[in-house]
Amino acid sequence: MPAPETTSTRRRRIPSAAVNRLPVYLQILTDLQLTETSQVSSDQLAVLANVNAAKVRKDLSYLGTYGTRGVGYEVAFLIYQIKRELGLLSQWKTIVVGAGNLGSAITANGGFTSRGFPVIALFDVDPRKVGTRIGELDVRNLDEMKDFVKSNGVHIGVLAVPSTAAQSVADDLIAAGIGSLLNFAPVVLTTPKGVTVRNVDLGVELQILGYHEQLRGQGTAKQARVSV
Amino acid sequence: MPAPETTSTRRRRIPSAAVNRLPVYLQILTDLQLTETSQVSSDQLAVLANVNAAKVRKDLSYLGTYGTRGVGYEVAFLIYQIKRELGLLSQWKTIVVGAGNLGSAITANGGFTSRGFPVIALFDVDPRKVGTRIGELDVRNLDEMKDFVKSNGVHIGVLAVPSTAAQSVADDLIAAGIGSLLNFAPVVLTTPKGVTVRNVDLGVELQILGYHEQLRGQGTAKQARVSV
DNA sequence: TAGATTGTTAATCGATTAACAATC
DNA sequence: TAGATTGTTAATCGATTAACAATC
Repeated sequence: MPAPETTSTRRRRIPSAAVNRLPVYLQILTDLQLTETSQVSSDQLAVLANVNAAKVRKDLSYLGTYGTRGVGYEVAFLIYQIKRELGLLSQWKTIVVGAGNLGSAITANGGFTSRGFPVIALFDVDPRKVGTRIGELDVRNLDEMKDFVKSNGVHIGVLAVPSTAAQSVADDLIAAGIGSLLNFAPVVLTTPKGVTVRNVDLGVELQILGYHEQLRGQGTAKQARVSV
Repeated sequence: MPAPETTSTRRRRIPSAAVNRLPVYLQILTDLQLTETSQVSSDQLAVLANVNAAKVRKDLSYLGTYGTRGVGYEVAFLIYQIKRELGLLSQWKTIVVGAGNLGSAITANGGFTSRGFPVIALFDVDPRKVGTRIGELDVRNLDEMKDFVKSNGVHIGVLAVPSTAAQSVADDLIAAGIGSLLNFAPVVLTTPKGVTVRNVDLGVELQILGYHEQLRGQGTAKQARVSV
Protein backbone atom coordinates (compact mmCIF):
# COMPACT_ATOMS: atom_id res chain seq x y z
CA MET A 1 0.00 0.00 0.00
CA PRO A 2 1.46 3.36 -0.98
CA ALA A 3 1.86 5.99 1.76
CA PRO A 4 -1.48 7.75 2.28
CA GLU A 5 -0.41 11.33 1.66
CA THR A 6 -2.33 13.60 3.99
CA THR A 7 -3.82 16.49 2.11
CA SER A 8 -3.27 19.18 4.74
CA THR A 9 0.31 18.79 5.97
CA ARG A 10 3.02 18.09 3.45
CA ARG A 11 5.75 16.35 5.45
CA ARG A 12 8.92 16.98 3.52
CA ARG A 13 11.32 14.30 4.68
CA ILE A 14 14.81 15.47 3.91
CA PRO A 15 17.23 12.61 3.12
CA SER A 16 19.70 12.19 5.93
CA ALA A 17 22.68 12.60 3.61
CA ALA A 18 21.33 16.05 2.77
CA VAL A 19 20.67 16.93 6.40
CA ASN A 20 24.31 16.18 7.16
CA ARG A 21 25.43 18.66 4.53
CA LEU A 22 23.14 21.54 5.47
CA PRO A 23 25.34 22.63 8.41
CA VAL A 24 28.29 22.77 6.03
CA TYR A 25 26.43 25.04 3.64
CA LEU A 26 25.33 27.13 6.59
CA GLN A 27 28.90 27.61 7.68
CA ILE A 28 30.00 28.63 4.20
CA LEU A 29 27.09 31.01 3.77
CA THR A 30 27.84 32.61 7.13
CA ASP A 31 31.43 33.13 6.03
CA LEU A 32 30.24 34.64 2.74
CA GLN A 33 27.97 37.03 4.59
CA LEU A 34 30.99 38.35 6.48
CA THR A 35 32.56 39.25 3.15
CA GLU A 36 29.47 41.22 2.13
CA THR A 37 28.45 38.67 -0.48
CA SER A 38 24.70 38.77 -0.99
CA GLN A 39 24.19 36.39 -3.90
CA VAL A 40 25.74 32.99 -4.52
CA SER A 41 25.35 30.36 -7.24
CA SER A 42 25.18 26.62 -6.75
CA ASP A 43 28.47 26.43 -8.64
CA GLN A 44 30.24 28.74 -6.19
CA LEU A 45 28.80 26.93 -3.20
CA ALA A 46 29.84 23.61 -4.70
CA VAL A 47 33.45 24.72 -5.02
CA LEU A 48 33.52 26.00 -1.44
CA ALA A 49 31.93 22.84 -0.06
CA ASN A 50 33.94 20.43 -2.22
CA VAL A 51 30.84 18.86 -3.68
CA ASN A 52 28.99 18.61 -7.00
CA ALA A 53 26.86 21.60 -8.06
CA ALA A 54 23.90 19.37 -8.86
CA LYS A 55 24.06 18.04 -5.33
CA VAL A 56 23.97 21.57 -3.93
CA ARG A 57 20.89 22.42 -5.95
CA LYS A 58 19.17 19.20 -4.98
CA ASP A 59 19.99 19.67 -1.29
CA LEU A 60 18.72 23.24 -1.33
CA SER A 61 15.59 22.23 -3.23
CA TYR A 62 14.49 20.24 -0.15
CA LEU A 63 14.17 23.56 1.68
CA GLY A 64 11.85 24.98 -0.96
CA THR A 65 12.39 26.73 -4.30
CA TYR A 66 14.32 29.71 -3.11
CA GLY A 67 16.76 30.30 -5.95
CA THR A 68 16.40 32.67 -8.89
CA ARG A 69 17.18 31.21 -12.31
CA GLY A 70 19.98 33.02 -14.07
CA VAL A 71 21.00 34.64 -10.78
CA GLY A 72 21.51 32.28 -7.89
CA TYR A 73 20.51 32.29 -4.22
CA GLU A 74 20.29 35.16 -1.77
CA VAL A 75 22.78 34.43 1.00
CA ALA A 76 20.83 35.89 3.92
CA PHE A 77 17.60 34.22 2.89
CA LEU A 78 19.29 30.84 2.48
CA ILE A 79 20.89 31.15 5.90
CA TYR A 80 17.48 31.77 7.40
CA GLN A 81 15.90 28.83 5.60
CA ILE A 82 18.63 26.39 6.59
CA LYS A 83 18.39 27.54 10.19
CA ARG A 84 14.66 27.08 10.11
CA GLU A 85 14.94 23.61 8.64
CA LEU A 86 17.59 22.51 11.14
CA GLY A 87 15.65 23.88 14.07
CA LEU A 88 18.28 26.50 14.80
CA LEU A 89 15.78 29.26 15.39
CA SER A 90 15.05 27.67 18.78
CA GLN A 91 17.32 27.57 21.80
CA TRP A 92 18.14 24.00 22.89
CA LYS A 93 18.95 23.70 26.56
CA THR A 94 22.20 21.83 27.00
CA ILE A 95 24.10 20.40 29.95
CA VAL A 96 27.67 19.15 30.08
CA VAL A 97 28.54 16.12 32.19
CA GLY A 98 32.18 15.86 33.23
CA ALA A 99 34.25 18.87 34.26
CA GLY A 100 37.59 17.59 33.04
CA ASN A 101 39.67 19.23 30.32
CA LEU A 102 37.14 18.71 27.60
CA GLY A 103 34.00 19.48 29.57
CA SER A 104 35.57 22.62 30.97
CA ALA A 105 36.73 23.78 27.54
CA ILE A 106 33.28 23.30 26.05
CA THR A 107 31.59 25.11 28.90
CA ALA A 108 34.00 28.00 29.21
CA ASN A 109 34.54 28.63 25.53
CA GLY A 110 30.96 29.70 24.91
CA GLY A 111 30.76 28.38 21.36
CA PHE A 112 27.82 26.12 22.16
CA THR A 113 25.86 28.87 23.83
CA SER A 114 26.46 31.32 20.99
CA ARG A 115 25.20 28.81 18.44
CA GLY A 116 21.82 28.42 20.09
CA PHE A 117 22.76 25.62 22.47
CA PRO A 118 23.02 27.40 25.84
CA VAL A 119 24.98 25.36 28.36
CA ILE A 120 22.91 25.80 31.50
CA ALA A 121 24.69 23.40 33.86
CA LEU A 122 27.88 21.41 34.32
CA PHE A 123 28.06 18.26 36.45
CA ASP A 124 30.85 16.14 37.90
CA VAL A 125 31.21 13.36 40.48
CA ASP A 126 34.49 14.62 41.92
CA PRO A 127 33.69 16.47 45.20
CA ARG A 128 36.82 18.58 44.72
CA LYS A 129 35.40 19.95 41.48
CA VAL A 130 31.83 20.41 42.70
CA GLY A 131 31.27 24.04 43.59
CA THR A 132 34.21 25.39 41.61
CA ARG A 133 33.47 27.94 38.94
CA ILE A 134 34.06 27.18 35.26
CA GLY A 135 33.17 29.90 32.81
CA GLU A 136 29.95 31.32 34.12
CA LEU A 137 28.77 28.15 35.85
CA ASP A 138 29.34 26.47 39.20
CA VAL A 139 30.06 22.76 38.88
CA ARG A 140 27.14 20.78 40.29
CA ASN A 141 27.10 17.38 41.91
CA LEU A 142 26.19 14.49 39.62
CA ASP A 143 23.56 13.46 42.17
CA GLU A 144 21.50 16.50 41.24
CA MET A 145 21.62 15.80 37.52
CA LYS A 146 18.43 13.80 37.07
CA ASP A 147 16.31 16.25 39.01
CA PHE A 148 17.87 19.15 37.18
CA VAL A 149 17.13 17.65 33.76
CA LYS A 150 13.54 16.95 34.71
CA SER A 151 12.75 20.29 36.26
CA ASN A 152 14.51 22.36 33.61
CA GLY A 153 13.42 20.44 30.52
CA VAL A 154 16.95 19.96 29.24
CA HIS A 155 17.13 18.91 25.58
CA ILE A 156 20.72 17.89 24.99
CA GLY A 157 23.35 16.17 27.13
CA VAL A 158 27.06 16.35 26.37
CA LEU A 159 29.02 13.36 27.68
CA ALA A 160 32.57 14.43 28.54
CA VAL A 161 33.12 11.65 31.06
CA PRO A 162 35.48 8.66 31.09
CA SER A 163 34.42 5.70 28.95
CA THR A 164 33.63 3.64 32.03
CA ALA A 165 31.03 6.16 33.20
CA ALA A 166 29.46 7.02 29.85
CA GLN A 167 26.77 4.34 29.63
CA SER A 168 25.57 4.89 33.18
CA VAL A 169 25.37 8.67 32.75
CA ALA A 170 23.57 8.17 29.44
CA ASP A 171 21.04 5.89 31.12
CA ASP A 172 20.36 8.49 33.80
CA LEU A 173 19.95 11.29 31.26
CA ILE A 174 17.56 9.25 29.15
CA ALA A 175 15.59 8.19 32.21
CA ALA A 176 15.26 11.86 33.08
CA GLY A 177 13.80 12.56 29.67
CA ILE A 178 16.66 13.87 27.58
CA GLY A 179 16.35 13.12 23.85
CA SER A 180 19.76 13.83 22.35
CA LEU A 181 23.30 13.01 23.37
CA LEU A 182 26.64 14.25 22.13
CA ASN A 183 29.08 11.58 23.25
CA PHE A 184 32.83 12.14 23.47
CA ALA A 185 33.61 8.85 25.21
CA PRO A 186 35.05 6.17 22.93
CA VAL A 187 32.26 3.66 23.51
CA VAL A 188 29.16 2.71 21.56
CA LEU A 189 26.23 3.62 23.76
CA THR A 190 23.16 1.44 24.03
CA THR A 191 20.10 3.63 23.90
CA PRO A 192 16.38 3.11 23.29
CA LYS A 193 14.82 3.97 19.94
CA GLY A 194 13.96 7.62 19.63
CA VAL A 195 17.08 8.87 21.34
CA THR A 196 19.59 10.55 19.06
CA VAL A 197 23.27 9.94 19.73
CA ARG A 198 26.17 11.56 17.91
CA ASN A 199 29.57 10.17 18.73
CA VAL A 200 32.68 12.29 18.46
CA ASP A 201 35.54 9.86 18.69
CA LEU A 202 38.92 11.28 17.80
CA GLY A 203 40.37 7.78 17.80
CA VAL A 204 38.00 6.80 15.02
CA GLU A 205 38.91 9.91 13.04
CA LEU A 206 42.59 9.24 13.43
CA GLN A 207 42.27 5.63 12.45
CA ILE A 208 40.59 6.56 9.21
CA LEU A 209 43.43 8.99 8.52
CA GLY A 210 45.83 6.13 9.25
CA TYR A 211 44.06 4.06 6.63
CA HIS A 212 44.47 6.79 4.02
CA GLU A 213 48.13 7.23 4.93
CA GLN A 214 48.62 3.53 4.39
CA LEU A 215 46.96 3.72 0.97
CA ARG A 216 49.17 6.67 0.12
CA GLY A 217 52.20 4.61 1.06
CA GLN A 218 51.04 1.92 -1.34
CA GLY A 219 50.74 4.47 -4.10
CA THR A 220 46.99 4.03 -4.16
CA ALA A 221 46.07 7.20 -2.34
CA LYS A 222 42.79 8.63 -3.41
CA GLN A 223 41.19 11.96 -2.74
CA ALA A 224 39.09 12.10 0.36
CA ARG A 225 37.61 15.15 1.93
CA VAL A 226 35.26 14.12 4.62
CA SER A 227 33.07 16.40 6.60
CA VAL A 228 31.96 15.18 9.97
CA MET B 1 35.90 -1.83 -21.28
CA PRO B 2 35.91 -3.84 -18.05
CA ALA B 3 38.70 -3.19 -15.55
CA PRO B 4 41.76 -5.19 -16.60
CA GLU B 5 42.33 -7.21 -13.43
CA THR B 6 46.05 -7.66 -12.90
CA THR B 7 46.85 -11.28 -12.25
CA SER B 8 49.50 -10.75 -9.59
CA THR B 9 48.11 -8.20 -7.14
CA ARG B 10 44.48 -8.42 -6.09
CA ARG B 11 43.62 -4.91 -4.97
CA ARG B 12 40.72 -5.30 -2.58
CA ARG B 13 39.05 -1.91 -2.50
CA ILE B 14 37.01 -1.69 0.65
CA PRO B 15 33.88 0.48 0.24
CA SER B 16 34.26 3.70 2.18
CA ALA B 17 31.09 3.08 4.17
CA ALA B 18 32.69 -0.12 5.43
CA VAL B 19 36.01 1.59 6.20
CA ASN B 20 34.13 4.06 8.38
CA ARG B 21 32.66 1.22 10.41
CA LEU B 22 35.83 -0.78 10.95
CA PRO B 23 37.09 1.49 13.77
CA VAL B 24 33.77 0.99 15.54
CA TYR B 25 34.09 -2.79 15.38
CA LEU B 26 37.68 -2.45 16.55
CA GLN B 27 36.59 -0.52 19.59
CA ILE B 28 33.92 -3.06 20.46
CA LEU B 29 36.29 -5.97 19.97
CA THR B 30 38.87 -4.32 22.18
CA ASP B 31 36.24 -3.88 24.89
CA LEU B 32 35.24 -7.54 24.50
CA GLN B 33 38.83 -8.63 24.88
CA LEU B 34 38.99 -6.87 28.23
CA THR B 35 36.10 -9.05 29.40
CA GLU B 36 37.97 -12.21 28.39
CA THR B 37 35.66 -12.90 25.45
CA SER B 38 37.52 -14.86 22.81
CA GLN B 39 34.78 -15.66 20.31
CA VAL B 40 32.05 -13.42 18.94
CA SER B 41 29.26 -13.88 16.39
CA SER B 42 28.14 -11.39 13.78
CA ASP B 43 24.87 -11.22 15.65
CA GLN B 44 26.51 -10.17 18.91
CA LEU B 45 28.71 -7.63 17.15
CA ALA B 46 25.68 -6.26 15.35
CA VAL B 47 23.83 -5.65 18.60
CA LEU B 48 26.83 -3.91 20.15
CA ALA B 49 27.41 -1.74 17.09
CA ASN B 50 23.75 -0.96 16.48
CA VAL B 51 23.84 -2.31 12.94
CA ASN B 52 22.47 -5.20 10.91
CA ALA B 53 24.19 -8.60 11.28
CA ALA B 54 24.40 -9.05 7.52
CA LYS B 55 26.25 -5.75 7.35
CA VAL B 56 28.74 -6.92 9.95
CA ARG B 57 29.45 -10.09 8.01
CA LYS B 58 29.79 -8.24 4.75
CA ASP B 59 32.11 -5.63 6.28
CA LEU B 60 34.29 -8.31 7.84
CA SER B 61 34.35 -10.29 4.61
CA TYR B 62 36.32 -7.46 3.00
CA LEU B 63 39.18 -8.31 5.36
CA GLY B 64 39.23 -11.94 4.25
CA THR B 65 37.30 -15.04 5.25
CA TYR B 66 38.26 -15.21 8.88
CA GLY B 67 35.10 -16.52 10.52
CA THR B 68 34.21 -20.09 11.37
CA ARG B 69 30.75 -21.25 10.32
CA GLY B 70 28.66 -22.39 13.22
CA VAL B 71 31.03 -20.67 15.65
CA GLY B 72 31.81 -17.04 14.88
CA TYR B 73 34.97 -14.96 14.84
CA GLU B 74 38.02 -15.08 17.08
CA VAL B 75 38.23 -11.70 18.80
CA ALA B 76 42.02 -11.36 18.95
CA PHE B 77 42.47 -12.39 15.34
CA LEU B 78 39.80 -9.99 14.14
CA ILE B 79 41.42 -7.14 16.06
CA TYR B 80 44.69 -7.88 14.35
CA GLN B 81 43.12 -8.04 10.90
CA ILE B 82 41.23 -4.79 11.32
CA LYS B 83 44.38 -3.06 12.56
CA ARG B 84 46.30 -4.41 9.61
CA GLU B 85 43.65 -3.23 7.17
CA LEU B 86 43.44 0.23 8.70
CA GLY B 87 47.18 0.63 8.79
CA LEU B 88 47.26 0.67 12.56
CA LEU B 89 50.27 -1.60 12.80
CA SER B 90 52.41 1.39 11.76
CA GLN B 91 53.20 4.47 13.80
CA TRP B 92 52.00 7.68 12.12
CA LYS B 93 54.02 10.72 13.11
CA THR B 94 51.67 13.47 14.19
CA ILE B 95 52.06 17.15 15.04
CA VAL B 96 49.60 19.45 16.71
CA VAL B 97 49.31 23.07 15.61
CA GLY B 98 47.83 25.46 18.15
CA ALA B 99 48.63 25.24 21.86
CA GLY B 100 45.31 26.55 23.15
CA ASN B 101 42.89 24.56 25.29
CA LEU B 102 42.20 21.93 22.67
CA GLY B 103 45.72 21.55 21.32
CA SER B 104 47.11 21.27 24.83
CA ALA B 105 44.51 18.72 25.87
CA ILE B 106 45.25 16.54 22.85
CA THR B 107 48.97 16.73 23.38
CA ALA B 108 49.00 16.21 27.13
CA ASN B 109 46.35 13.54 27.32
CA GLY B 110 48.42 10.98 25.42
CA GLY B 111 45.50 9.23 23.76
CA PHE B 112 46.80 9.92 20.29
CA THR B 113 50.26 8.62 21.07
CA SER B 114 48.93 5.45 22.69
CA ARG B 115 46.81 4.69 19.65
CA GLY B 116 49.77 4.65 17.30
CA PHE B 117 49.73 8.33 16.43
CA PRO B 118 52.69 9.70 18.40
CA VAL B 119 52.50 13.47 18.81
CA ILE B 120 56.09 14.50 18.19
CA ALA B 121 55.72 18.29 18.19
CA LEU B 122 53.38 21.12 19.15
CA PHE B 123 53.49 24.54 17.48
CA ASP B 124 52.04 27.97 18.23
CA VAL B 125 52.48 31.55 17.00
CA ASP B 126 52.14 33.14 20.42
CA PRO B 127 55.68 33.97 21.68
CA ARG B 128 54.42 33.68 25.26
CA LYS B 129 53.51 30.05 24.66
CA VAL B 130 56.62 29.14 22.68
CA GLY B 131 59.07 27.35 24.93
CA THR B 132 56.55 26.40 27.60
CA ARG B 133 56.14 22.72 28.37
CA ILE B 134 52.89 20.90 27.63
CA GLY B 135 52.78 17.23 28.48
CA GLU B 136 56.17 15.96 27.40
CA LEU B 137 56.75 18.53 24.69
CA ASP B 138 58.08 22.08 24.50
CA VAL B 139 55.91 24.36 22.39
CA ARG B 140 57.76 25.30 19.20
CA ASN B 141 57.52 28.43 17.11
CA LEU B 142 55.23 28.19 14.09
CA ASP B 143 58.13 29.47 11.97
CA GLU B 144 59.90 26.17 12.46
CA MET B 145 56.93 24.08 11.42
CA LYS B 146 57.61 23.63 7.73
CA ASP B 147 61.22 22.63 8.25
CA PHE B 148 60.24 20.30 11.02
CA VAL B 149 57.64 18.52 8.90
CA LYS B 150 60.07 18.11 6.04
CA SER B 151 63.01 16.86 8.05
CA ASN B 152 60.97 14.53 10.25
CA GLY B 153 58.64 13.09 7.63
CA VAL B 154 55.51 13.95 9.57
CA HIS B 155 52.40 12.14 8.36
CA ILE B 156 49.48 13.83 10.09
CA GLY B 157 48.76 17.41 11.13
CA VAL B 158 46.16 18.32 13.72
CA LEU B 159 44.72 21.81 13.28
CA ALA B 160 43.72 23.24 16.65
CA VAL B 161 44.04 26.85 15.56
CA PRO B 162 41.46 29.64 15.17
CA SER B 163 39.34 29.49 12.01
CA THR B 164 41.11 32.50 10.58
CA ALA B 165 44.47 30.74 10.67
CA ALA B 166 43.38 27.26 9.60
CA GLN B 167 43.66 27.61 5.81
CA SER B 168 47.07 29.22 5.94
CA VAL B 169 48.46 26.60 8.33
CA ALA B 170 46.95 23.87 6.16
CA ASP B 171 48.66 25.33 3.09
CA ASP B 172 52.01 25.34 4.87
CA LEU B 173 51.62 21.77 6.07
CA ILE B 174 50.66 20.53 2.62
CA ALA B 175 53.52 22.44 1.01
CA ALA B 176 55.83 20.72 3.47
CA GLY B 177 54.56 17.35 2.31
CA ILE B 178 51.99 16.32 4.89
CA GLY B 179 49.22 14.05 3.54
CA SER B 180 46.48 14.02 6.17
CA LEU B 181 44.82 16.69 8.27
CA LEU B 182 42.54 16.47 11.26
CA ASN B 183 40.82 19.84 11.33
CA PHE B 184 39.06 21.23 14.40
CA ALA B 185 38.47 24.70 12.99
CA PRO B 186 34.93 25.33 11.76
CA VAL B 187 35.89 26.07 8.16
CA VAL B 188 35.91 24.01 5.00
CA LEU B 189 39.54 23.77 3.93
CA THR B 190 40.57 23.97 0.31
CA THR B 191 43.16 21.31 -0.36
CA PRO B 192 44.65 19.66 -3.45
CA LYS B 193 43.57 16.18 -4.50
CA GLY B 194 45.36 13.43 -2.65
CA VAL B 195 45.27 15.17 0.70
CA THR B 196 42.92 13.63 3.22
CA VAL B 197 41.01 15.98 5.51
CA ARG B 198 38.72 14.96 8.36
CA ASN B 199 36.77 17.78 9.94
CA VAL B 200 35.66 17.62 13.54
CA ASP B 201 33.18 20.42 13.91
CA LEU B 202 31.19 20.35 17.11
CA GLY B 203 28.90 23.02 15.74
CA VAL B 204 27.90 20.71 12.91
CA GLU B 205 27.27 17.87 15.34
CA LEU B 206 25.15 20.06 17.55
CA GLN B 207 23.14 21.41 14.66
CA ILE B 208 22.21 17.93 13.58
CA LEU B 209 21.09 17.19 17.13
CA GLY B 210 19.04 20.38 16.97
CA TYR B 211 17.34 19.07 13.85
CA HIS B 212 16.41 15.82 15.58
CA GLU B 213 15.12 17.71 18.62
CA GLN B 214 12.93 19.73 16.32
CA LEU B 215 11.56 16.58 14.70
CA ARG B 216 10.90 15.15 18.14
CA GLY B 217 8.98 18.29 19.03
CA GLN B 218 6.84 17.75 15.94
CA GLY B 219 6.12 14.21 17.01
CA THR B 220 8.02 12.87 14.04
CA ALA B 221 11.17 11.86 15.88
CA LYS B 222 12.88 8.89 14.39
CA GLN B 223 15.65 6.73 15.66
CA ALA B 224 19.11 7.88 14.80
CA ARG B 225 22.34 6.56 16.15
CA VAL B 226 25.15 8.04 14.23
CA SER B 227 28.74 7.10 14.62
CA VAL B 228 31.27 9.67 13.61
C1' DT C 1 23.50 -35.93 12.99
C1' DA C 2 21.30 -31.42 14.59
C1' DG C 3 22.10 -26.78 15.53
C1' DA C 4 24.46 -22.71 14.68
C1' DT C 5 26.62 -19.31 12.07
C1' DT C 6 29.29 -17.78 8.16
C1' DG C 7 29.93 -16.03 3.41
C1' DT C 8 27.65 -14.57 -0.57
C1' DT C 9 23.99 -13.73 -3.74
C1' DA C 10 20.55 -10.89 -5.46
C1' DA C 11 16.89 -7.80 -4.62
C1' DT C 12 16.01 -3.34 -2.88
C1' DC C 13 16.78 0.99 -1.37
C1' DG C 14 18.90 5.49 -1.22
C1' DA C 15 22.37 8.82 -2.96
C1' DT C 16 24.74 10.94 -6.70
C1' DT C 17 25.11 13.41 -10.86
C1' DA C 18 24.75 14.51 -15.97
C1' DA C 19 21.69 16.72 -18.68
C1' DC C 20 18.38 20.00 -20.02
C1' DA C 21 13.95 22.50 -20.10
C1' DA C 22 12.33 26.41 -17.62
C1' DT C 23 13.01 31.03 -16.73
C1' DC C 24 15.29 35.06 -14.73
C1' DT D 1 17.29 38.82 -27.04
C1' DA D 2 21.52 36.32 -25.21
C1' DG D 3 23.59 34.52 -21.29
C1' DA D 4 23.29 32.48 -16.97
C1' DT D 5 21.58 29.53 -13.58
C1' DT D 6 17.92 27.05 -11.33
C1' DG D 7 14.93 22.98 -10.48
C1' DT D 8 14.03 18.43 -11.79
C1' DT D 9 14.26 14.24 -14.33
C1' DA D 10 16.24 9.94 -15.09
C1' DA D 11 20.21 7.17 -15.39
C1' DT D 12 23.78 5.36 -12.64
C1' DC D 13 26.18 4.15 -8.85
C1' DG D 14 26.91 2.43 -4.22
C1' DA D 15 25.06 0.68 0.20
C1' DT D 16 21.95 -2.19 2.68
C1' DT D 17 19.84 -6.37 3.91
C1' DA D 18 16.91 -10.69 3.51
C1' DA D 19 17.67 -15.14 2.43
C1' DC D 20 19.97 -19.38 2.13
C1' DA D 21 23.51 -22.77 0.69
C1' DA D 22 27.82 -24.05 2.68
C1' DT D 23 29.96 -25.88 6.47
C1' DC D 24 31.74 -26.00 11.18
